Amino acid sequence: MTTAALELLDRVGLPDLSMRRLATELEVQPSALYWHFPSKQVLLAAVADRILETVPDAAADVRLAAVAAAIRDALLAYRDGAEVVMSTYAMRLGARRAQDALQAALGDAEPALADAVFEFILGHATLLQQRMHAQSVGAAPDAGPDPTSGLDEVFDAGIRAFDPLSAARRPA
Amino acid sequence: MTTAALELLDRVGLPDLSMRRLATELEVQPSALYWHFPSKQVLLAAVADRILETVPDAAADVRLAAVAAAIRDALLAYRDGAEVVMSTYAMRLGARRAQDALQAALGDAEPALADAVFEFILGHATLLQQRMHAQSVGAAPDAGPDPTSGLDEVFDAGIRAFDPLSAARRPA
DNA sequence: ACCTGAACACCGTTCAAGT
DNA sequence: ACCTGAACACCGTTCAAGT
Repeated sequence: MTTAALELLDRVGLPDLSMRRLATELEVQPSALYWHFPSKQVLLAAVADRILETVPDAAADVRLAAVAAAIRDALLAYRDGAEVVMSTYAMRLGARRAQDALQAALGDAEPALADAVFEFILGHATLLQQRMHAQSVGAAPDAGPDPTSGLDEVFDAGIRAFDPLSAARRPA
Repeated sequence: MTTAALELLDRVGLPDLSMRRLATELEVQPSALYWHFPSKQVLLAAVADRILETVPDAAADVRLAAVAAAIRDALLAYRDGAEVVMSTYAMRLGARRAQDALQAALGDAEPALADAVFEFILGHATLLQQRMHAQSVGAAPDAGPDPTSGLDEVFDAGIRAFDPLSAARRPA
């Protein structure tokens, strides 16, 4: 059932992912969904876990850039994926794995940094998908030629700043 | 009218900020709002600009940490402020000012870095407000003692990583 | 110029009742 | 155990009509 929700999300986007529409998709009455999930929010949390499912488990010898890209790609693999993860982050059942993977890649750096990297990735992916949606709707007020150009540039610049191997960090 | 929306947002939160409720607040029929704004999304974009209004204009001699903190504080000043800015970022009328201020503080560093910092701040503030809301509702599944403890630690760690003055950057 | 009244096509959620 | 039917209290948006 989270599979159907995931597929519907990718097809219609988060604003149009309603319980009623999902029920129609499953050829069931809307109220039937509430036997399986207590609320839409819990349903979305399960969907968020599915989205982050593909990020590999924590490993010590992986570069930060690789882990960060894997998380970003997982978020971008479904329409509005980043926003779904973000909106259900409070009850992080599956976000922990992603953060553990980042922590492992950062090695002995302060733990707060892993959280900061995760927040950057989520912010980046959410804004990117936001722009994609805005462009598909049409109305670009000042009309930059391509909203997703410079995509990787910004992401790479961010990850480079976070990576302890790409710069000498100050001792204190 | 954006003032009333801003006040209502802060009182009831984004999920309960409806056009009908705002109309009631203004003692007007819901349809009256559509003479002033073509849609709820445009109304929210105007609210987002108001939220970022207080961040100071770009200045060359300001430390990154100061600008970043000013933007974060502006986002946190109203309930769900970060999410509002994020959801209307595509039509960035007021987000440009914030990004220009970051660019100025970063000096001659690559421009993509300013965007990355802004994305980090937005991600950080959104997740923080998400946790605040989840905690007020009650249900903390694994119950970390205080969801906002380590607030500044994560933020500071992120900004320190971005600040060219806090670490020697590699030449390439 | 600015607002009302009424309608249209939707929401999430609950709950008795069915099988 | 799993679903239906019907209801409750809402949404955003449009549009003729009023002043």
